Amino acid sequence: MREPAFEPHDHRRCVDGALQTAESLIAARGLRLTPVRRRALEILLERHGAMGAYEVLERLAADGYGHQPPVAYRALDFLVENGLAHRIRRLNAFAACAHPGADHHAAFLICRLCNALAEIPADALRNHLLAGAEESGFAVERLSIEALGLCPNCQSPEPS
Amino acid sequence: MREPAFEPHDHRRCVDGALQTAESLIAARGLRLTPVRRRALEILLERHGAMGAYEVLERLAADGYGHQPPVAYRALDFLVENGLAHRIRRLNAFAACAHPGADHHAAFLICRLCNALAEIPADALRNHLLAGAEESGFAVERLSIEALGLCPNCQSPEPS
DNA sequence: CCTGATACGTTATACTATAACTCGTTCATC
DNA sequence: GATGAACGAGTTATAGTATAACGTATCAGG
Ligand SMILES: [Zn+2]
Ligand SMILES: [Zn+2]
Ligand SMILES: [Zn+2]
Ligand SMILES: [Zn+2]
Repeated sequence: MREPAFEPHDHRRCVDGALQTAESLIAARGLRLTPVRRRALEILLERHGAMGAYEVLERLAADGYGHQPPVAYRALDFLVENGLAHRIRRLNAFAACAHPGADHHAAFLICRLCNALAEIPADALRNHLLAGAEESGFAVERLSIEALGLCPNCQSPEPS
Repeated sequence: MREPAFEPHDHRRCVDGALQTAESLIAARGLRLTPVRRRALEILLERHGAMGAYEVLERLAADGYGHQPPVAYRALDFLVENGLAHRIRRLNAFAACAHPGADHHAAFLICRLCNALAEIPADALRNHLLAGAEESGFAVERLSIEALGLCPNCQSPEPS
C-alpha cells in the first residue's frame, strides 16, 4: 500500500476532501467550524506532517487571529476532539487527520529526516493490545502508537 | 497474567532485583552507575508509575545532588539509553523498566486515576506494525505504544 | 429583548527540555 | 609523576510547550 505522505500526489484533493468532510461532520454534530478553527485545520492540512502549536499560532496570528497560546491550543484541541486532527505525542505536535470521519484507529509513521507523517490503519493492532490489556484487567480508553524512522525517500543515501 | 503494577506484592524484590541487574548490566558495558544515576534509578523504582524529570530533580536535590534540570535529565537519559528506564511520552515522564536487561519491547498501560503504570510484552505487536510499515517502505527505528485507561483497582465505583 | 452557552481574546504563569560553559576526576600515555 | 583526552557533574541561561483565569463578544432559544 502506498502512503500519500511518502509519494507525490494531488494534494489539493487531500485538502479539499478533508475540509468538506470537516464541514459536514461538524455541522452534523451541531457544532461550529468557526473561522479560526477552520483556518487551523487548513494550516495543518498544508502538509502530511506534524506542526507544533506555536507554529500554528504564528500562522494564525499572521492571519489576524489572536497572538496568545490558548488561541492555537483551543482550536487544535477542538480539531482533535472531533477527529479532524491527531496529537503526536512523540513530537509534541499536531497533524491533520488523513481519514477524517472514518472512525478509524491509526498508527503513525514519522520520518525523522523529512518529517513526513503517515497514518496507517491500526485496528488489528489495537485489538491485539486490548486483548493483552484485558488479561491484566486493564480497560484501555486511549491508545497511541507512534513509530519513528525513515520514510522510503529518506532511506537512500543523499546524492550531494 | 497478573501485573505487579496493579497488585499488592513484595515490591522490595522489584527494587532489589532491578538494582542488581542495573549494576551488572552497566558494569558489563564498561560504563559507570554513578551515585546520582543510581539514586535516580532508586527514585523511579519507588513505585510502578511514571515520574516527571522535575520531580526526580527535587528528590535528587534533597539528597545533596545538583539543583538544575540537566542533573536530572542526564541521569534519566543515561538510564533510558541503557534500558533501565523508559520515557513515557504521553506523560512527559520517566519510569523504571520493569524487566531490565531482558531486551524486550514493551507497551505501557497507564491508569489515569492512580497513575499506576504496567509494562506488557509488545514483541508480537511490534512485529505486526513493522510488517505494516514495511508495506509503505517505512523503516521503523523507535516505536512507542502507550495506552491510557483504568487499572483493575480503579474501575470499581469508589465507595465514598 | 433577555438569558445562558459558546467562543475568542487577553494576561500571567506553570511545566518541560536543552544549550553552553566550567570544573574536577579518572585513566592511559609518555 | 606530568600530560592530556574523556567523562561526569555542576552551574547559568534560555528555549519550547501548555494551561489557568478572567473579560467580552456573539449567537441560539425562549
Ligand atoms: Zn496529500
Ligand atoms: Zn523522510
Ligand atoms: Zn513492584
Ligand atoms: Zn489505577
